[in-house]
Order: sequence, then C-alpha cells, then structure tokens
Amino acid sequence: MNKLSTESYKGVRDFYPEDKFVQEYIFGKMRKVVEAFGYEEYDASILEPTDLYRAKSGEELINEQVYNFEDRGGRDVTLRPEMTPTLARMVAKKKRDLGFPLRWYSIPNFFRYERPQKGRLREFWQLNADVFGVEGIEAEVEIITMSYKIMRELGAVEKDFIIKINDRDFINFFLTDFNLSEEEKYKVTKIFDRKNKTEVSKFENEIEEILGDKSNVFLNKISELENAEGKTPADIKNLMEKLEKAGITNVVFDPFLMRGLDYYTGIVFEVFDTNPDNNRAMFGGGRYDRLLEIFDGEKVPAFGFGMGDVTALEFLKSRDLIPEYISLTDLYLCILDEKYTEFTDDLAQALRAQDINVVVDYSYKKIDKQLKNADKKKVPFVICIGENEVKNDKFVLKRMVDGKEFEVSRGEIKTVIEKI
RNA sequence: GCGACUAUGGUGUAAUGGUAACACUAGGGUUUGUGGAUCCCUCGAUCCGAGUUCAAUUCUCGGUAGUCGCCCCA
Repeated sequence: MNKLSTESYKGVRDFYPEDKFVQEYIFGKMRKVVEAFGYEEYDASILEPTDLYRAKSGEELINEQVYNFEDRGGRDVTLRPEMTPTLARMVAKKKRDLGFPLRWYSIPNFFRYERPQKGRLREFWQLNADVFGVEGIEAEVEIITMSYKIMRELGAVEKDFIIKINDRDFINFFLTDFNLSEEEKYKVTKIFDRKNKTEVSKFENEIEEILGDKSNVFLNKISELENAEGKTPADIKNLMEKLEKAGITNVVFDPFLMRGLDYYTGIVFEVFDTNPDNNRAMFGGGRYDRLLEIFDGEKVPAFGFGMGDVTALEFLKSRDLIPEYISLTDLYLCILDEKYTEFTDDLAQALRAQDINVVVDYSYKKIDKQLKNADKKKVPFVICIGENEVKNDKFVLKRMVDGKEFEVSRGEIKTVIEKI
C-alpha cells in the first residue's frame, strides 16, 4: 500500500493549535482597532466569477497568479486573490440600502499561484478595512491611523516601521505635459513602482524609452519633489499634518510609491519594516474612487487597506513579539479509577454550567502521566478525582504554574479559579 | 516562469559505496493519590524515480518539496 503523504499542499499552511493561537492573536488586535473606529464585519465566498477580476485587478494578477477552473456548468471560476473586487461588488449591489459613509472590514483568506518565499505563500489571510462615501482626506487619515494603531497594538514602536505615502493623481498630473497614451502612462507607473529595486541607470533608461528626450526634464521635476520639502504636494502635506496631529510621525512622502493594483486613483500608502533584513512593504492601501463604476457607472469614493497575516507574523517573529500560548481550558480533571468516571462527568457538567471550561482525561493512565499531559496542554488548573473526592465532595485544586494546591469544596472551585 | 542551495524517525543531529547511531518526543512499565525526576522496554527514518555498481542512504541524472533570491506583488 502506498503511504499517503502528511505534507500540506505547496505554499499553504497547517495551523496547529499553537499556530492558530498566534493567528487569532493577530486577528484579535486587528478587530479591536477597526471596531473601535466603527467598522462592521462582512464576509463572502472564496469563489468568484473570473470576470470580476478581469476588469480592474491588473493583467499579471489575473493571467498568472490566480487559481481558476471551469465548473461543471462551464462557468469560469476563480479562488479570490484579493477582497476589493468582491467588496466593491457587494457595495455596488446594495448601494441604495447601505447608508454612507460605510465602514466595513473582513479577515478572509486568499489564494495566489506563485512561488512561495519569505513572507509570501499561496494562501494567506488579510484584514481588509474600507470606508465608502468619504471624498475628503478624512478617509485617508482614518485608515492610515488604524494601520498605525494595529502596528502599535501588536507591540511595534514607531521606529520599527515607516509609513510611505504618495498620490497617483499627482504623478498623472506631471505626465500630462508629455502627451502620453493611457498605455504609456500605465507603463510609467509600473516603472516607478519598481524604482526602488532597480539600478538608477536602468530606471532612467526605461523612462527614456517612453518619454524620449523629454525624460530628463521629467526626472528632474520628480527628483526636486523628492528632495525639496517645500514642494511636497498640498494634499500630501495636508495629510501628513493631520496624521502628525494624531501623534503619527513616522510618515514620509515617496513620489515613486505606486502599488501594483490598477484601480487606485489617489492617495496610496505602504507600511515598511525598518529592519534592513526585511526591506519590504508589509502592507498598504489606497483610494479607489472609480472602482464601483464598473458595475453601474456611478462612482463611489472609497479608501481602504489590506494587511496580511504572513507579513505580520514575519514582523512579530523578527521583533520577538509572538505571545506565549495560553489554553482556553480552565480546568483538567484526572480520573484515578474508571469507577469514578460518572462522578467526574457530573462535576464537569456542573462546572461547565458555571462557564468554566473543563476537560476530562479518560485515558485512565497513571496519575503522573495525566498531570504531564495537563501540563503539556497548558491547562492552568487540575483536580484529580479518586476515592477521597467522591466520599467527601472536597477537592484538591492544583495550580500548575507553581504546583500550589488549594483545598476546596465543590461550590468554591469557580471562585478560586477566577480569583487566583 | 527563472536561478542558487538543501533533503536521514514526529523533532534535532550522526555515519558509511556493504541498508543506519544518538538525544528529545511518543507509547508501555517502575516508584503503588499529584507533573515537568530516575531507571528499564518499545514504536519509529535515509523524499520519489531512473542510471552507474556485485552492492547506493552515500556517486550521476530527472522529478518533487523546502529555503533564499529574481520576476511580480494584494
């Protein structure tokens, strides 16, 4: 017989309880922050018609990076690679009913068919928080503030990360002088996007290919922006001032920041790890005022961001910010002999009725093995049930962290567990 | 899609052209109602396929997987 492999599928992860605990910790922090700003949770199916992504997500993403298949009815189906198109679809569908401004969040999983490497897998989870119906800079301030607060909640200090911002409109404005076609403009944004990872000469050559002999003029203008603080575009300056008022000072203007997705229209931002070993964008977002047009022609102003669990986890690991596993179970009941099982079950039921999480060990192993197991599972309290307990209805409640024992009656168990 | 490196029990390591050792873990026992202790026993591995060879876990090639980088990137 062939042995079945225990390996998980390429690029996806198994979440053992300790792993799930950490993931839930991260999600919990995300939830706490966005809910404090009034964001409501939504969700959707992992399957979407492929057409949804054809419109605006970017050619590369749809052609090479998605899992798609034809279903039995001949429909072209895709495992969602991102949430924004789904969200836009949901909002567009019930636009008249929803009431704006609308603030929604979700922590769904996504699939992308790519080569797994550090900080990037084929399946990942990502917080998505979006606000619809706010045209002004308040949306940017709010979302970027939330990004900042999540980082702080996770234990990061300001110098651990830096928030880069830019405005796509602003680049487009510069490009209007050059009479470029839409496609050429698009190419320029892609080259910009790559700039920080490209050699300067190569970058300049690529720009020159598109702009010809005017490229020097263009590049000079851009570098002026980059270097001269006074020339920072007004909206960026405004945004930075407002963030500073909120106590967020690790923000910089980066005229080359583009982000990969095609649907961004205005301000975009990315949060970078300042650790030189992990010089990569951790997460980001931007304004996409025109995305909802693809459904009914009406635009709805929108600003949102996404924060993935893989990069967040890498960050926490590198800063030693992973929390220690804590069991959700309060009490572990050992049974010393099979004949005390019924008594133990009754006790467990009574305690559960008082909202205590109780696990019963039915292994009937030696008591030291049972205790060892309780310890391994990180359950904080143990009671062993044997002849004495059944006879007297008195118990020895053992606190595992220091081995201290407390003599208690049945009615005292709950209060002792909660108090100490 | 491209490149580099890697691949031994569940985990971490060892070794050799003659089929594998050790530690931890797990299971069982011992000490006979309180754990991270001692002692004993047991389970358990050379990624897959082909080639060279009397003999391959070891050498060669291919595949697969992992790690890192490139491309790309929410």
